[in-house]
Amino acid sequence: MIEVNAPVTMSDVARAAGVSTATVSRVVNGHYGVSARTIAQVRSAIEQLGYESSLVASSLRRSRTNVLGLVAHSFQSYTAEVLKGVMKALSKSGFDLIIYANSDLYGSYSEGWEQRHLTRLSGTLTDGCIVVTPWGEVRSRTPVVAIDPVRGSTAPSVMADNLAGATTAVEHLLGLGHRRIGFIAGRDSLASAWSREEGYRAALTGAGVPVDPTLIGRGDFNPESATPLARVLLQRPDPPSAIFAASDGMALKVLEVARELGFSVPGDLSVVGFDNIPESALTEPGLTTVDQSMYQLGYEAARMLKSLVTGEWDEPSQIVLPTRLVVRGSTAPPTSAARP
Amino acid sequence: MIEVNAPVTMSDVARAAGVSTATVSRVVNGHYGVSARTIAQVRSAIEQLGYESSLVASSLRRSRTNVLGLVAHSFQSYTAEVLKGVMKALSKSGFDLIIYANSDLYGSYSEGWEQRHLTRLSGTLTDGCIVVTPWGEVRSRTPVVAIDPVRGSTAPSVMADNLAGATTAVEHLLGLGHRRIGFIAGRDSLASAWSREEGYRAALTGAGVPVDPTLIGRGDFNPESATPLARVLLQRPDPPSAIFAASDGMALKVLEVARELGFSVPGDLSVVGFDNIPESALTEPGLTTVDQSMYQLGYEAARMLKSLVTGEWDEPSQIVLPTRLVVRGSTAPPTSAARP
DNA sequence: CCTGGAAACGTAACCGATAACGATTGCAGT
DNA sequence: ACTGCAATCGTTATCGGTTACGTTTCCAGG
Repeated sequence: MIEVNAPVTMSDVARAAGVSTATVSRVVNGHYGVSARTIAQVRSAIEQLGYESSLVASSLRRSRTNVLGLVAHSFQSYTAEVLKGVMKALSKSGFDLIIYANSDLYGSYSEGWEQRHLTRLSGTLTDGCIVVTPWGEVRSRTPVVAIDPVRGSTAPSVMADNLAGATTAVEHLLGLGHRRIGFIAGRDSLASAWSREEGYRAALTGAGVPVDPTLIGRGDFNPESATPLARVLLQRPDPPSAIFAASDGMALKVLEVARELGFSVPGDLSVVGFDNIPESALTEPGLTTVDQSMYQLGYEAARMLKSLVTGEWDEPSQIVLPTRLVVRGSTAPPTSAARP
Repeated sequence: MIEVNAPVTMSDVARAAGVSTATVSRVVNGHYGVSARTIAQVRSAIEQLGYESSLVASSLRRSRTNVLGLVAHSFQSYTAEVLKGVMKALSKSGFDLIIYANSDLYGSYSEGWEQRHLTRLSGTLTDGCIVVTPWGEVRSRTPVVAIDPVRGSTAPSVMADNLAGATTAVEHLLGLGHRRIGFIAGRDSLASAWSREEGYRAALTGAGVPVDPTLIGRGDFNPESATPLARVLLQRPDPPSAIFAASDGMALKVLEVARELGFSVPGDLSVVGFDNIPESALTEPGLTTVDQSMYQLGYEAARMLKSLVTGEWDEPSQIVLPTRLVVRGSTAPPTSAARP
């Protein structure tokens, strides 16, 4: 039942207990300088009135709130997995978590969202923030850890070993016999997108296969961005026999387009993704992909942020986590029929 | 790069523009009574200083914040799926979302968490809240929608048709020929747990199979709670030939225990869950379960909350969504060998 | 020239909680 | 009895932004 009763404030408690708000504050925060008898009175008043301190009011005044923040521009599987890791790291740590997600009012990928959210939160709702896939460098009064940071950033961050992961993925395709391998890139400003493209190029070059720029499509990690790119690649007279997409979300769209255009996977086309989001295992065939343990990314980011906030600072400021190739049904040797 | 520069406040802007903070506030909020020239000055000062209004400060004074809240006591797959639906419903709605999750400081299932969080947020950070699987009725100044509410609640809520879903699940097992069917119940206080147990009983009774109380284990939806219960059921001299768990999380634990004790699934034991979390499709064999579209639950809850907050109120206050049986590999007809 | 009233803007009182500070009291030491 | 210190508690400024209200400015109408 929703009782729209007036909120109980600290002064209500103070009045009920016959003390000042300052004393109530001291009791609530366990500070020094209150007699046992007064503490009991205040406690009982709090109990009776059902008082809970206002996060808003206290964080305006206080410097430390014991709340960490996470800002994300959207909420996809990727973010959800990261969150699980963050929650795990924060469990029983004494830190609560506030996730701030906007409603895409300015379009789904509007530049600078993280800065807006961050300044809105950091004065002073949170003691520190995790930013997932930012658009640029951010400034903040409180510590910030980036997950999948922008290229060239030297700020604290956690990311996967994207170069090695992408290289392995493409080597897997090369090992199956593919030579014409398309690539759908991620958002250019992110270090991950850059490294994954580097891995693609490195693997091809390492195998003596020239890089064909016309086989590279420029996406932005947004699944929808891959659809037209995949269509272009597959409608060529000489389509590639395999496509490596820089994220699973985009790879799933490639599968969609392939089906739509009558390509059988993996018969006519092999597809590899990157991320290993849960959905990748559910498609038919399952998506071969590079696992980057988004859970782990979240876990490490939260750990790092905690140590930054508490001032322990005993870790490197940039963590790189290993990746792992997960081979499923979407990759197979090329059939000669599919190649011109 | 993290620049630990002092935050830009409204009075900084006011000073720079040569006006009072009141005027700045009027400009920021688009209120009436500011000359075009002054507006331009203030806008330029805001631009130059990179000012962003503080969510904390403004929500302390203002009644409306255009931010909705979601409180959850933990962050599992279930919550993640719900969140996706919530975000979808809120996209481009003008409402931002704050998710508040605690760090389990008081143990993973401490009563009253949602009330604590709610009062902390609702005075007055958020315009309304969604509470996922609450422990009890809550009171709040602002509207509250419960996802999977407590038993007997008449407050606004969204839930699956748990009775029909559970009935279908058990009828599926009965149809395969099972007669000794174990049940692992969910947290008693939730309507969903109650209805799922009712469905279990109804299906058995409907098929003329007496309900054996010793085949019912009392879990709490927490996956870990199922492990000892499954062990008890399966170590009996006369173990059931099938187990229906009230949630996928618990069902997966049943699979774990079964493997550990040497039961082959579905040969010696059939297992059915409820929820259809992503992991259920990934196990070997896949888990037969009842899909309740947690995405849809979140979506509808957010839609309802929006209409409550804006005062439209054109929907029923309790929504029940249909369920769907998803048959995978974990169920099969019982083998006579497994039955005493 | 005077008046009325609207427009434009500043002042100050909030919102709820915190903390610096001062005042008062109790008590041990001398 | 006097001093010093610590314990206890109230007063008040403060955080950043919002808003009721008061003040000033300016112009049209008389």
